[in-house]
Amino acid sequence: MLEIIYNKLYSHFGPQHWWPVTEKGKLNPEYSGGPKNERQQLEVCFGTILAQNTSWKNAEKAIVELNKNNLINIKKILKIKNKKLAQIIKSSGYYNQKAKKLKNFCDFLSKNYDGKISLLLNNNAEELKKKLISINGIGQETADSIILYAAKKPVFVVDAYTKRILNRIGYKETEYNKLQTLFAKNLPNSERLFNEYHALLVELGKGICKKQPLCGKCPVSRCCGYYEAVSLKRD
DNA sequence: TACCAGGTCCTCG
DNA sequence: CGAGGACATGGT
Repeated sequence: MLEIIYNKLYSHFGPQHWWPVTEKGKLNPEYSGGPKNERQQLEVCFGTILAQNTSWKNAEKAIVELNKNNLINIKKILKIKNKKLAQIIKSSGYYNQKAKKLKNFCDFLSKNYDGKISLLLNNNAEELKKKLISINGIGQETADSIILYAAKKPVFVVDAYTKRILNRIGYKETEYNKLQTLFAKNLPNSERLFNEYHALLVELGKGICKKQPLCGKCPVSRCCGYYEAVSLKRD
């Protein structure tokens, strides 16, 4: 079932190109096959924090500002004043909190991995998650996003869209781990697949399976309990 | 104008 | 545990 849904979503929306990173000499993140060096890995991690409960557009603006100030850099983040950092990432919302979160993350890397993010990301997925969760400001979703999109290890990222979509389709479960297990048990353990699938669910949730769903436009309405219920009611 | 966006932490029962 | 509030900008 989950594979069928994936195929329908992919046919409908096409590849989503996550996660965009900034190439050398540029300011804007673009898709280029994911992070390829330490600076880009760090940028993805910053991006996951900046995008918390915020549109990617707003997070992206903050990344451009960080790039302008050469701040995708652990030592420089630790050196800059909170207030100044907060102003630089202002567009991402919750900027005071997020400034602290970026610092917490960099502080952790500096103290435990000699400031080398690749050493952190080299941990196996399970260890990596424990360590990431221990950092204040990084919760389950952000941790899994880092594991999937920065470390490129196969874990399924569950977000608000995933919950809403799965609940409507008929899987009445809201607990993060239960939902994650559902995907893990019913799909091949593939980083590429999990990358694309999560991105597709975001696209579906953002444009169609909204709070007020547009079932008429939905590519997976034929698999959906919610849509069935609505149809029965109408007929 | 109000609502929502690629959440997390803290506090309180 | 789980609910509820705080955090905050920018787009529709």
